[in-house]
Amino acid sequence: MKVSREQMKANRARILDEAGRLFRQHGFDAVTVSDIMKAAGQTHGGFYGHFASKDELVAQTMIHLLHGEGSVAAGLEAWIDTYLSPPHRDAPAQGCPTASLAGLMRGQTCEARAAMADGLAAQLGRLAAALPEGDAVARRREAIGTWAAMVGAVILSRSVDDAALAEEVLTGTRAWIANMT
Amino acid sequence: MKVSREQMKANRARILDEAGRLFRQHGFDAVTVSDIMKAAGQTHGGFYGHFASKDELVAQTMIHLLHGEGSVAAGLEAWIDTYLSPPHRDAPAQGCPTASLAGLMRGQTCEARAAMADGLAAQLGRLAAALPEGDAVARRREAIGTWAAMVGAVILSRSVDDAALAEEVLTGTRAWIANMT
DNA sequence: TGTACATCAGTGAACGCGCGTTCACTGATGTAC
DNA sequence: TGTACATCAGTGAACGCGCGTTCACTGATGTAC
Repeated sequence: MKVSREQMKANRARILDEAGRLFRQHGFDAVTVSDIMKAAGQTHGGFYGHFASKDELVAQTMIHLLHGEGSVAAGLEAWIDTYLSPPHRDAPAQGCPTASLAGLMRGQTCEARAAMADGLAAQLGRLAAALPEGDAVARRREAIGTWAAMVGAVILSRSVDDAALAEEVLTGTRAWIANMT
Repeated sequence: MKVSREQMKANRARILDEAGRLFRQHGFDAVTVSDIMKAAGQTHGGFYGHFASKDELVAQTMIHLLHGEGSVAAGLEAWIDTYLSPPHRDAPAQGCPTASLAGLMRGQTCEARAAMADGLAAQLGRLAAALPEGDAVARRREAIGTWAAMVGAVILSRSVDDAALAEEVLTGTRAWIANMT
């Protein structure tokens, strides 16, 4: 049954939202087109009215996720502390797309990898702008090192089956970054 | 046709070697049991004489890879520079298993995640021991922050389709770490 | 404004494919005498 | 040491399953008059 153009746009947006959530939680391969369409309240056949393939959905989801990525609005230190916290580590579905998906970009399409590049460039720009001191070169360098450590710490923390070690990686990285700035 | 016990051990070791290489290059899901057995010079049916399942192979491969992980023998600075270099970024199949596989551990078995935890603990111990100065607490913290930044930088560098940005992430992280120590 | 009808978003059964896994078979190994 | 035979590592066809994708169909939408 046909739906209104407005409803169709809303349905497409819903698919992207649910894909963003499920891909962050389980990864691209572990989530099927049917899973996403079911989560979006539709049947799997309708998917191809919105996207040409699952690969195209992956690329569009990357753009969708990285476009809405968090600014450092609440203040730099508070933002870093929230990022390197157990709640963020334990909620990948609502968390930073880079921490969830950067490790899965090899073997993805050029479009998806290009979206990741745009997102990374934008994030480094935001972070460098939020840093309190130093000239442009030093701030850029600090933004890169800090962001690499933050993303690396969350990925490592999520990768192990040892709560104490996972906790220590977050705390240690937080302390080390604080020590640098 | 039956082979000697010695040959069978060698065949099993070959499977683990090839699995380690292929998993690091393409990820767990993108490599099939047949791919691995073909690379190891055997047919796929023989796989189950060595391992109960693909999941068990993943866990055994993690143990195999992380057990042989590099010491910081050549000197700390040289080791960090090699790690954060384009050749290492471009050769995941022979490179650091943590950088290739940490982002893929969610959804893996407890055994595989436990192997990752052991490998991470050992690596942090080696790195802390190799650091030149500071008390035990400061060295531990520095080891964690440095390792998170190194792993994060290689993952980010591999995730983007933009050679200049990928290069800058490595260079920036190298400079940032050197600035800290 | 009201009616007739072409359009097309969504449905759900069906398709081909490749995956992980099984199994009857083969023939070299290694043990018993 | 030499022979007879039970063992069992590796082979490759076959299995069931779930995936991404297709397609004939449905019925609400939105346009032409």
